Amino acid sequence: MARGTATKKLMARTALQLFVEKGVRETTIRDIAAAADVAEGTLYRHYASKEELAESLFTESYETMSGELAAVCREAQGLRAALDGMVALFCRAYDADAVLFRYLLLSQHQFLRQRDPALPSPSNVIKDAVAAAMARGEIPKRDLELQVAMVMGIVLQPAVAKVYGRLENEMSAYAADIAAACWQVLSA
Amino acid sequence: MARGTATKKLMARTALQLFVEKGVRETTIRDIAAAADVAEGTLYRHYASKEELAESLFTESYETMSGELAAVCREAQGLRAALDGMVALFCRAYDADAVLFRYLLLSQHQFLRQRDPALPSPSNVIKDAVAAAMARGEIPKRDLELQVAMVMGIVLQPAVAKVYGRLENEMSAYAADIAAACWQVLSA
Amino acid sequence: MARGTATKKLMARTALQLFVEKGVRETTIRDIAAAADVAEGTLYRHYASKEELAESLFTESYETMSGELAAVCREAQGLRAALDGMVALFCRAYDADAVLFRYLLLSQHQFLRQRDPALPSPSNVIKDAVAAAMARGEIPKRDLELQVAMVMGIVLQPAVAKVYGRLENEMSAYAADIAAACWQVLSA
Amino acid sequence: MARGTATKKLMARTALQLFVEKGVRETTIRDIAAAADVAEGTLYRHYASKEELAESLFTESYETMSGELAAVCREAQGLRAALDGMVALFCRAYDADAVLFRYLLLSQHQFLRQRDPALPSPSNVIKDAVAAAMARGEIPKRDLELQVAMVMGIVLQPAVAKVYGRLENEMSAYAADIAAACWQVLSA
DNA sequence: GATGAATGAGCATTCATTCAT
DNA sequence: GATGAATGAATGCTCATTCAT
Repeated sequence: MARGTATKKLMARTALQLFVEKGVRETTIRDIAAAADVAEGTLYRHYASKEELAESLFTESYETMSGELAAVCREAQGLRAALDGMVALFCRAYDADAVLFRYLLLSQHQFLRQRDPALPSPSNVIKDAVAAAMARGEIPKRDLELQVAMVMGIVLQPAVAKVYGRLENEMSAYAADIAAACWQVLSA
Repeated sequence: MARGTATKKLMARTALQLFVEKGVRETTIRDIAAAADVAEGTLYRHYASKEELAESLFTESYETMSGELAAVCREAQGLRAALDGMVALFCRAYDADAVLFRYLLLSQHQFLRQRDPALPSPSNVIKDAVAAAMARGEIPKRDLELQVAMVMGIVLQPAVAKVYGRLENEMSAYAADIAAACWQVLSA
Repeated sequence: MARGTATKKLMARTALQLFVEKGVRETTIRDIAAAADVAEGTLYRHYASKEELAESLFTESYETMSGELAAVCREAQGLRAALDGMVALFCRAYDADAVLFRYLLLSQHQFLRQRDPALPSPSNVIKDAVAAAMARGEIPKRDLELQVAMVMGIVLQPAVAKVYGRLENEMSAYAADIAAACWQVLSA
Repeated sequence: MARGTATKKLMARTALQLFVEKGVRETTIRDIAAAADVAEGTLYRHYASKEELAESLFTESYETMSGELAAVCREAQGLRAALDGMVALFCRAYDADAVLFRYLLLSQHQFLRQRDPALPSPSNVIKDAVAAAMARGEIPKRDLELQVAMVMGIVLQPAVAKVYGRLENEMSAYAADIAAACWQVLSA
């Protein structure tokens, strides 16, 4: 039990590292097994396939993040506060597990392509928050999807820059500026 | 020979379509050859490998775009005008060849990972333009890399939203709003 | 595991047969797998490539033979006895495994080409024995390399004739005559 | 005409070089065409296939050599003189075109395997000469095939040693010693 | 649960050969 | 005769997956 869980976690973590380093398709079961020092067949005790492992790695974190962002929104008073909270949460999450974030950022299109757009997602959380703020007059009414996309870009692209080594500080150091930029774009 | 050039273009275009539809790794040489109605071996007369084809498809467009953005910058008077011009160019390019843009957007991390960051890139063009504007006092001095990342996000993420079908109009319809948002973030 | 070893031996032996029958390049992995009744991929669990299999088949026997010839030399009193022993050993080895010898004889140049001449080889064993005999006055001093080459020829070419079916008896039946011829050439 | 012949000779010679350097199977039509600076298709104006080229290269020289050896035998008075003449011819031929000889020596088994043993060959020439000498009592009667094989070995193996760089002088420098060794073995 | 040898469909790539120019 | 782009069957090799131990 405890052992099985430990093995599963070990394999998941090892796979994550390799997926980030070389890409999902470029990482073989053999690579993962060798790096985790388990047998090749062991992976199939815990996951139906490599693809399932890769997807669960993505989806679990993606949905956790969505849920936490939603919680922040629910508790915040107004869009400005919600943005502050969400950006701070996002940046803290990045700093806490950069490897996982690299994976989420760099492989997102691989998994999002086939994901139902109505399912929970950071994008939908922000869309709801922005739509509500427009509805109650906190910000001007504009093309909702465009505004959401730009705000997403303001948050995600610095994270990408961080992945590529173009930003030197922790993400949290940029949280205030990022949130401010989001607010400017939405409130102008 | 004329046939050679035509065949090469046909294969490149066909491959691009398939790469966008299914991903590079998921697209086989047989797929490309069958779709282009040429023999499998023909691809190797024009490209050393599937990987080289995929990379040349990315790199050529990426560098063309970088060059065109740089030209717009050179001719524009001030950062505000440069932003207007670059965003307009970007949006027009998207509308002119959506398939190519899907490819550039969705596969960028696969190729950027191994690309020398000093080489020409849209990111570097914008960085130079923003740095110059800071230097001449057109915009306030802030963390250069962060500002560049946020501006990149404001432009790229709507394009991603367009790829996923969340934006309904042509990209060019959003150009003015996107450029305005960039300016707000940089000038605030 | 026992199965692994057995499978490896089976594949090696099967490959040897086919290499002798059709040549290394003309024998495909599929040929070997089919003849050994294993899957194609199985070969790669035991050998890195077809080329490595072909080379290990050659090199292992070549070095074993070199070692055994050296042992015979060490124990023999004088060159004449050493020649008798070595030729007898060589002929017995041929008779014991004609297929293996065909392989060694017919494919030698393919592998010797890239082999360090200083490494153990039948040629070097004979060279040392002949040089020692010259040094102690057992045989007249002549061009060492030429004498060695002629002796090698006297031994090898009958084996080649046997491969081509021009000699009818077992190689061992010719051992005494072959050794005598070697001695004549060296001692004259 | 003259041009066609020149092209054919150029391709044949270029192919020979490459066959010796890398082996027949390892040399592609493309290699040959590139090295000879002609188009790939041109080879097929002169030879039905790469295999035919390789075989004609071997067979023509092999039969020429057989004919010349036979002529030497015919004109020589007795086996001893015949041996002297044949070895001298062989060594001169080696020195005159080492590349061709490398090819003959190293690829012989590839072509001899499927060659009718009754066809003209150096081996048959020597066999006839030795048999005649035994018949007229010039040398003792022994196992004909064995004697022929040993003599062939005495001649061929020094050539092989020369190919591998173990003999430093021209082959002709060894001719007398080689012929003497042959005579010793046959006459003892 | 864990192992790892065996599987075999599938893939990228090669290359002798053809043929329209 | 010469060209070289195009062909496509054939090959070596990979790797996710299975299963007997």
